[in-house]
Amino acid sequence: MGRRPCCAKEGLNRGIWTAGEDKILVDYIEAHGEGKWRDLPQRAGLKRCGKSCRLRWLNYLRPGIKRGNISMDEEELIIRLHKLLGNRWSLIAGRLPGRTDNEIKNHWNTNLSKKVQDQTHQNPVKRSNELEPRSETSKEESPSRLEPHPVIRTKAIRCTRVILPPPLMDQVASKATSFRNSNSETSSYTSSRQSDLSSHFLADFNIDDLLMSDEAQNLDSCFPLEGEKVNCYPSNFTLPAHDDAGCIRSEGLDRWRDNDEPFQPNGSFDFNSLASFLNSDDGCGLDE
DNA sequence: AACCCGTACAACCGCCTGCTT
DNA sequence: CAAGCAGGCGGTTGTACGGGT
Repeated sequence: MGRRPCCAKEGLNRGIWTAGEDKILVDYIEAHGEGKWRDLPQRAGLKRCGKSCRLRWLNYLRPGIKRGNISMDEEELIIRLHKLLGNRWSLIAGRLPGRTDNEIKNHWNTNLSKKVQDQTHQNPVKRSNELEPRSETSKEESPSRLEPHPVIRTKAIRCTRVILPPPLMDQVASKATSFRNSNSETSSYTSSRQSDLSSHFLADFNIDDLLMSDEAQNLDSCFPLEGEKVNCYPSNFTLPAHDDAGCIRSEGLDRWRDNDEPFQPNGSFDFNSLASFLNSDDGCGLDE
């Protein structure tokens, strides 16, 4: 018995998604929620494979997605997580708020694998805080280092296929913005502070020690995946309401959001809190 | 201006896993 | 318990773009 194809391939659109398709997908998921990907295209009126819809949503349209400009801190984290986890892109992505496995995988394949190879050849035993500063002429210089406020460059800027008239484009943009805001009220807060916080985080906390030591087993508890049960928090660290499996309930998230509380999952993680926590005595024994 | 080539990244494909029936 | 299904994952491909010649 052969595998049932995920969808009939005939008559389906392929390739780059148009803004109109994005809008249809966002509207549908906003109204009906995620899931039932196989049936979604038909119900939503999209001429796309269900898998394609899922990928588009998860990697690009989902609220809280950060696009482009992977910072040096994030790169270092990816490199170390890759050293630890291998090509487990989804696991690595789970530890980088707002990043997707596809983006990390692409970035690794195009940039980091070469960089790591170079570093290995140049200095096989170099530690993280001794990493070569990038050459000033390097084309891989992170824009976030050059500009006080990182400019997100996305593929969309290069998109030449947008066929929507301006009013509809505005509609799509505002829809996406409101959708993101409704799911992550703190996005404006984080966009300006994220790079600072992550820098402090990596400065305060030698992640190399974590990843290269036996304590790596603590990774899951100290770098919780979204929706994953967490068993170590700072003492001043309060979780929103969560269910028995440790998953945060939506009403709890709402309350958190409204109260502007420090923990902001999915793209708005408070690195300072975590850093100070990890330096504290409660910190999973990481600074031993 | 035209062509070539390398890079970046969006999207596709097939397999695997876990859940449901 | 087995079969079917949905969703997830990682590898790979396709394509747009920019720079060099």
